[in-house]
Amino acid sequence: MAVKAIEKLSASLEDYLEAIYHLTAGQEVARSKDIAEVMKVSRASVTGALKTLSEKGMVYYKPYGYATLTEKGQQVARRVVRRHEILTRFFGELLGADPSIAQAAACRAEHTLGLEITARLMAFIEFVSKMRDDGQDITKQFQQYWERLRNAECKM
Amino acid sequence: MAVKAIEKLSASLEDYLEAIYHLTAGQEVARSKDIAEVMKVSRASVTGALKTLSEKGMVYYKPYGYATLTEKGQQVARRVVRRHEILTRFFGELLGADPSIAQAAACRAEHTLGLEITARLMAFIEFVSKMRDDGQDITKQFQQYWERLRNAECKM
DNA sequence: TTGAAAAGTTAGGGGCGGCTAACTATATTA
DNA sequence: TAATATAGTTAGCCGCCCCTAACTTTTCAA
Repeated sequence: MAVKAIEKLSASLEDYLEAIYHLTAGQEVARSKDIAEVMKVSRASVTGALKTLSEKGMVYYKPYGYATLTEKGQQVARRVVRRHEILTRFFGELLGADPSIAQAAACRAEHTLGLEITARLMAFIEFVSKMRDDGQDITKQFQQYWERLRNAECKM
Repeated sequence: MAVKAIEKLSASLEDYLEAIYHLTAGQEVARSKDIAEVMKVSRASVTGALKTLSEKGMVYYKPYGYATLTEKGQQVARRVVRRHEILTRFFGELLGADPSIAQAAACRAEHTLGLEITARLMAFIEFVSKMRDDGQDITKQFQQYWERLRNAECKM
């Protein structure tokens, strides 16, 4: 086929892209050391991942150099970051989970959501936010519902 | 510690438990062949997984015999199945995704959700359902919102 | 400018989870 | 009941992704 479907990356490689994306935001550059630190893996693992990502045309990278995303890499990274943000917002703002819990869950779930679900989730968040503007604060109502649930459980 | 935290299984092993759970529902028994078929893996892989699950005390299993869940295995399986169902309902009923898409997404996401998020998601579904009983059909409203969104996009 | 510290790489190994091919046990049926 | 088909196992392999230890390159400061 002429048009290649968007490169399929493993969850791990997506995480690397995400890390590089964040590190290179604001004119900085992604150094191996920092990627390792952010991702809590060894420097050796980073080297391996950069090699793979470079082969896949996702990052510009030469041994002993720093890493930057290619155009393709940026596209993929942006998608991953977007999914991550959507999930974090959903878990946090909407379901009312602790930021740290929401963040962690988003991290783990972000690689499993397809285009369709991501789009719908995004829309749902927007929808809820629109309803709040119209005086229907679902989030708040759910929060109250949740508290009542919790209290009911505690009394049992 | 005296109380062991609930056994941590890999996503793959959780899938096996889930498959066995469903196969053994309704008095049937889980045969290696069927597990392989349902999960779309080779029979050899099933043998390996059963061995591991048996070591972890999740299934009763002897070579050339069939597999059944232990008490512990059932507990874990039920938890997995519940998460799966919650996600399927959320993606399907609430977000309005196609059943097959909802199902597939749930399959992939189900291993990444912690207790906290699962509980909240469950509650949220109940909450929305309660609101419908009270005449506030969020699902429907969101469906309309989604349709408008889609139409708007098509016109661009 | 040179030598120590920091950063990066390579080599080698391990766990997990899939696979195929070949073998063994069980079931079926002629 | 014997032969064959079916089910299950074993052995060995591969890919992915992590690790540590030892080595090389780069950087920085005395």
